Amino acid sequence: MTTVSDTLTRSVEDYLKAIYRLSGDIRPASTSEIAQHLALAPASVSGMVKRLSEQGLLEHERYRGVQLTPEGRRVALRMLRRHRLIESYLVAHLGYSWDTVHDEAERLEHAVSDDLVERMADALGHPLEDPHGDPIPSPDGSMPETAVVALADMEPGHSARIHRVRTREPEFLRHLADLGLVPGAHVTLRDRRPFLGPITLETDQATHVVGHELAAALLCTVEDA
Amino acid sequence: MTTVSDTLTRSVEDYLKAIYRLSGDIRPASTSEIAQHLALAPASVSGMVKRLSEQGLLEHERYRGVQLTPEGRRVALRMLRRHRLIESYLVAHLGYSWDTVHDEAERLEHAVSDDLVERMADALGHPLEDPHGDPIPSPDGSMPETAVVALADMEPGHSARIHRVRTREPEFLRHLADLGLVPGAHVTLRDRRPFLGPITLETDQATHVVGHELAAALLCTVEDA
DNA sequence: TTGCTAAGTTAGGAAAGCCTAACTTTCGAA
DNA sequence: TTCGAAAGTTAGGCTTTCCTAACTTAGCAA
Repeated sequence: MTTVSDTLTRSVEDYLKAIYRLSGDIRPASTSEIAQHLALAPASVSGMVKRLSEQGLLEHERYRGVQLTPEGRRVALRMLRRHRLIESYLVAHLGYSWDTVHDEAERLEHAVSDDLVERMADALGHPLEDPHGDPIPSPDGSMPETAVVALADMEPGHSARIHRVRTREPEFLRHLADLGLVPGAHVTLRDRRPFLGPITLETDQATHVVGHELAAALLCTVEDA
Repeated sequence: MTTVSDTLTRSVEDYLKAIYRLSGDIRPASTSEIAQHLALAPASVSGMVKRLSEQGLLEHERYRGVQLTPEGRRVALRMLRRHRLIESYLVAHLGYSWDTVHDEAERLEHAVSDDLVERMADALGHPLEDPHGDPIPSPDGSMPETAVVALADMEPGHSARIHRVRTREPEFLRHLADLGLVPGAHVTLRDRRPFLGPITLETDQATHVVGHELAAALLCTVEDA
């Protein structure tokens, strides 16, 4: 049995993954969004979108944006599974830190076989999330999504556990790790200044005053009122 | 500092690696050999050879074949190091068998970073040879070559240790493993029939009669007369 | 020495992916 | 309601890497 995914190029895989991240199963993704995400000219995206629509991987309404077809979504989720398992493996077995795995995984995800990905999953004990807390799609394409709230949107006095961080920037990730703000960490919101002002939070180790942007990148599961 | 190797494509890396394997530092490699090795048309090779010569990676004498420049050799050895360390890692840490690692490594060698390769080398304890007994070039490009003789060229009565196997065919490799004919195994040549006839050999476990071609693929270090 | 064959090269072309420049559509503000 | 900016598309071009077909060279055999 031959599926579309046997013959996809690196570029195509990147387009589909980008569109999945941007449209998130709901709204369509715009040409310029995709171009920005992939650092390409919008004209290049128009051309590729046309090809991928003809191949049945995308639904395209002219001047209105694109959405993935079920086949396109399958490919995107497969890439996401690869990416996140590779990141997990590099951190768990090859001593990478969470701020350096992204670029490596970005290249490897196009080169590994399904077999290798599953062997890595075995070696890891089939984790549900990667080191950043991002959910790892299962081989059949289901995603274990957890209901989360940005720390920046919580009310002072409430406690939560950090579940996921919304950044890939190495500097930012290193800073978060320095403060102990990693998935699994327990935090209590102490104070939140208005107009996106500084936020005071308390971990099990220390109290920190952080910027709003930082707190917005921390997605948490609320623990108590 | 920027070196040529930062901007090489998959294709270029494959050409240089193929030329290294074919010309082996000594004689030039011919266009048709390279074409055959890479499964390409000779005309395609002519074109690429021209480009790589202009880039200073190859020395080309028209109608006479090509040889690597020092820079080209550096790249080829880097790819060989990657390939063999990846194979070693997959076997040692991810449960691959020696007959299935080649294709996986063939893709991964173009995608891994130098950093990842060195981490794999660390995890493996810096092996000198891969699972097939092929020497792993050091990062600076030196090769730990061992003097070997094909089992098929040895005289009956002599003993040897298998050091290296000269095949990548999965079927062939599985057969060798079934017979216990793997690097490190001890064998004694009992009989050798003329005209490339069958060869009788004895391992520590059993006696086998094998074809000449098989014995020619087993490169050994002689142990005693 | 000639002349044939095998090997190598050149010419011309296709597909993938990218670009810039020019044109078209959408949509909100006046 | 119109009209202009922003977004999207088309046209045309470039590079890489491959192909086939046609031509050239090398080298051996008669």
